[in-house]
Amino acid sequence: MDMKIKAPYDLDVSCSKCSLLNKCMPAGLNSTELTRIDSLVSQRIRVKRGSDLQRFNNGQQSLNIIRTGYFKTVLSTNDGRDQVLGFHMSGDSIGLAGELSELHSCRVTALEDSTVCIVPFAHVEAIANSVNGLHSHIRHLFSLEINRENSVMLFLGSMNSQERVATFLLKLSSSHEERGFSPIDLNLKMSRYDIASYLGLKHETVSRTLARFIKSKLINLNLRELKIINLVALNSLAVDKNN
Amino acid sequence: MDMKIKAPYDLDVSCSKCSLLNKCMPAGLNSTELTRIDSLVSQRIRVKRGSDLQRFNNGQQSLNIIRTGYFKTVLSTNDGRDQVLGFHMSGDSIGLAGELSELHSCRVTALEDSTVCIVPFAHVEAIANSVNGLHSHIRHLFSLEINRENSVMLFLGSMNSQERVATFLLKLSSSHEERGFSPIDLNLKMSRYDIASYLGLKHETVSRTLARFIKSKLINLNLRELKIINLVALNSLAVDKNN
DNA sequence: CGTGGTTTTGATCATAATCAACGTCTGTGG
DNA sequence: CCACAGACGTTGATTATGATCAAAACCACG
Repeated sequence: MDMKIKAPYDLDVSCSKCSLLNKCMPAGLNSTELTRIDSLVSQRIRVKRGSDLQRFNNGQQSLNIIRTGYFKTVLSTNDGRDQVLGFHMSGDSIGLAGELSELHSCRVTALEDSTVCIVPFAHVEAIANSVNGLHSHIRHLFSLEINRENSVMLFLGSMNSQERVATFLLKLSSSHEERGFSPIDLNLKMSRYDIASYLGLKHETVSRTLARFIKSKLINLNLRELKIINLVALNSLAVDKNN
Repeated sequence: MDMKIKAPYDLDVSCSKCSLLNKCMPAGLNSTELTRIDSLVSQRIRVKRGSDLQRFNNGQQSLNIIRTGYFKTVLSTNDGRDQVLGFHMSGDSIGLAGELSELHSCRVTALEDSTVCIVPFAHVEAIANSVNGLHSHIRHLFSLEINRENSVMLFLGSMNSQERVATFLLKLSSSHEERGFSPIDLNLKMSRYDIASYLGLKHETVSRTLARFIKSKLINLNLRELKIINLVALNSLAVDKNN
């Protein structure tokens, strides 16, 4: 493998020095707690674009946190139907429903070359009593995921195509902004098919809706380079700004 | 209040003697662990039909487990739109996304007179080290919820009305069966409007789809009394039997 | 009783799906 | 480095599905 040659990111980073620390771990840790935190990650792995994150590392349940890159989670049915459940980027936890996922075959696929930190829950429990708020932070991560899915159900259940696409773009914009990227210039990592599946639409409909947005001068779009021109108008198309 | 007069169910039950024990708590507890378990529930409360479960008991985060009764969870948007996220019955945990729900205003409404056990997470953490598998059980509860929502996204995102209603009935049937009720004779606790919102349809469409099922001799229906006549055929309409 | 919410059914309409064709990228292998 | 195959993306024409509008019957509860 080309692990040493091409390595675009250093995998030998400790949590206490990681820029994502405040997103992964509880806030306000003291120095003693910080050193304990460094024992949480059992390994950091690379996932190439197009390949799936392999969970169930030697049978132990673990939290997977994206260090760099971009993923989609996909639920596949017996009869070959796929449903994209979400898109995830740096700092996001993925596979929280992993325990049962062998039945449901929920895949986690990298949309670009990525790196992931593996935190076995056994490690969490080992230090939880000496790190203030660690347990409640883990619960918070689960909570975030459930809330995220709730808002997906909202647009799947009750929005028209225009509202869905507008909502999607706005969410993308704010998650980019949260990570210090431009909320205006978005580089879409996912295909129109992925977006369509996520939004419960067909890819032609996504394409047409984006075309309408271009015509109305809400966005500019060149393949996967998207620029939001009129954020206010886009916001007024999306139904609920808090979800 | 009529707490003492009408009380249909005894609220003074300890977990160790509760019939839902195996659903709420990890399996295979020894007698020492069982006695510890009894300290978990801080209170058991009644919720009248039509009223909402009040969470955030004096600010502490807690797990809410349905002892008896029936609930729906509903996400309300700023602009007055409602989305039913799920239906829940005895043994189910609700409000796992509670931490953030003040923002998202996710209501938990009783569809019949119900009772709920409140388990503060602080109590869980206090005894977790002396009860084998308690932490991983709590994670399992969150996992179950995420998996449940995943399968909702599946039908919201990729099924037609017939598949949605068939899937809904089958899920209802199996959750009744799990609890020792007839999987054939179902007493619907929710309105057509609730079902429609849950399935991402309009209530007229639900009504019509059920009418089609009656005509095809898949079910019998009288208001909210539903009898499944042809489970096999219903199964073949539902897309994915495992989700 | 009677009022308001629920459920059903009918007629019509609108939206997004489907079918189809074509253009365009991208990554691979020669 | 180019050619090519296959995936991706766009646009048009038509259709189908479920939404919408409307009305009536029914039940439930005060």
